[in-house]
Amino acid sequence: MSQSHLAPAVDLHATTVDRLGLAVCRGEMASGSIVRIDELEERFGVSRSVVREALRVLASMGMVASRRRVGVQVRPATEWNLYDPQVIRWRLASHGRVAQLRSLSELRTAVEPQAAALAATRAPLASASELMGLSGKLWEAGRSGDTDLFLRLDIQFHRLVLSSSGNEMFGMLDSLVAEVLTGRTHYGLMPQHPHEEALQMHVDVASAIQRGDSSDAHAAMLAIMTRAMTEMSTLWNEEAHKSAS
Amino acid sequence: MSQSHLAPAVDLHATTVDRLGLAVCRGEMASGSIVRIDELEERFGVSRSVVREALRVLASMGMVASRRRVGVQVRPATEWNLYDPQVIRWRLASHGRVAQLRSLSELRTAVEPQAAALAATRAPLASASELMGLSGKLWEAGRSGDTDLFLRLDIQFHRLVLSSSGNEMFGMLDSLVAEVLTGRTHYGLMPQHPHEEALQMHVDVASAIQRGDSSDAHAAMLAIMTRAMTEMSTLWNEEAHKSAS
DNA sequence: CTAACTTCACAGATCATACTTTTGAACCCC
DNA sequence: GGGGTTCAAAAGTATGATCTGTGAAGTTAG
Repeated sequence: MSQSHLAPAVDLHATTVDRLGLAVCRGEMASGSIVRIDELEERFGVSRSVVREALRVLASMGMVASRRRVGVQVRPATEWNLYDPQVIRWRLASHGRVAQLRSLSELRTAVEPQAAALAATRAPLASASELMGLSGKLWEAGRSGDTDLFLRLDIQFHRLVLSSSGNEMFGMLDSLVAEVLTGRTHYGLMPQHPHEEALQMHVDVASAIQRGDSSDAHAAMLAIMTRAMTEMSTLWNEEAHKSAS
Repeated sequence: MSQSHLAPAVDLHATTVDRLGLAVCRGEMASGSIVRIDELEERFGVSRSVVREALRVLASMGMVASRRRVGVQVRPATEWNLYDPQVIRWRLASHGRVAQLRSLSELRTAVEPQAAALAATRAPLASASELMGLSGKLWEAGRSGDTDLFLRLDIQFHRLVLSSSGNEMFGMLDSLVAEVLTGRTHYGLMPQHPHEEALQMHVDVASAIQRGDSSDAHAAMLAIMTRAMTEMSTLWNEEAHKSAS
């Protein structure tokens, strides 16, 4: 009955990777700056092994590099592997959230219409009809104003389109899409009641995929992306204002 | 003068990561199979530290997972981070090269036209004119039949379009594109003298970007992608034949 | 015989320490 | 001042010791 009384029994490695990665993304450890391993041991209160294993992981993400006799150097952001889910999460939890959200949205605009088009060719019948079902529920949630449910269904919908494309590279972007959808909802960029057209577009995508019409699927998904970009453009502009040089 | 006479002074960590990653990608360690750390120590002839640090890296790529009392388990390919440059390289060095090449090409088809469109809006003048220069050299190399030079210029061209898009996510895909271009050349999928139209399309992309015409840039790049996909389709078909179930 | 509970040993996780290797930088000599 | 030598700092590698979950075998109760 006593599996844990107080000690959270946290995973030291995972925790350390997370703290380090976040510190780097947040700029608490500036690009180019150098730290020694024993500093990090002390800073995080863990042993050398844990620090080293964490550093190896960060290094494989291109975030740090270590050289003998020198120490561990933080690498510039241009070297980071931005497609690593952890890196995405850290960056969304740092300043530059907005720029990140914009980049990710532009990527979605490129990828999702193409994924929809492929899905129209390759999606198994079961997936296609599940998509139809989801788009129906999505409509319902949109009309009733249940934003929480809407978000969950929206994520599920896009995830299914991506995986139905039959392309592993597209399918892998589901976590990225989930982050964007969650992010924009969290930033209050979604109206309480999504516009009727937006809801209709999801139905259109599902329907086009079901009847195997690549071209329509592509067009409908592109319309969704374009609308989403427009809705978020207010955010870009605000940001551009703030950092107007 | 004597920085190294014989000892390659290889990096044990990098070597071990590479050997392990390749072994997993090649299926030498089947998905779901389990190994103990001390087995790997012996197999690779390195110490626990090295094996553990390597495993942490592989784990962060989703390729393995380790559990107490059990060992290290190879995770299914669906969990791997396919956008990690190392994973891409390992997979291209394994069976499934062709499927990989196809996935990557589909991704290119989605991304590059969009990148070209953005570049038309955002590319600095210098980059645009450099693109024009590259497309000119590309034409020349194509006409003269210098496939090696052509490949290098082609990579440079597409890399510059991606980076000129001003989107960090697109820019990061340059290594991926380089792999595809190199791969298809290596597989003899490129004619000695690229078709005149293909060369012209590159000029069209550069020209559209220079005059800021997003729509034309998108269309021209899409045409390049479509043509490339067609040229490679023979490869897909061969493969489909071989593994016809 | 099944189900729940206990025990126990295994293998990873963490820590500590010793030793090796690279290499930046100080030092020295001409 | 240029070039070579020495030195020590810090990462890399190896290994033993200990801690901690946890699967499985063994045990008991129903």
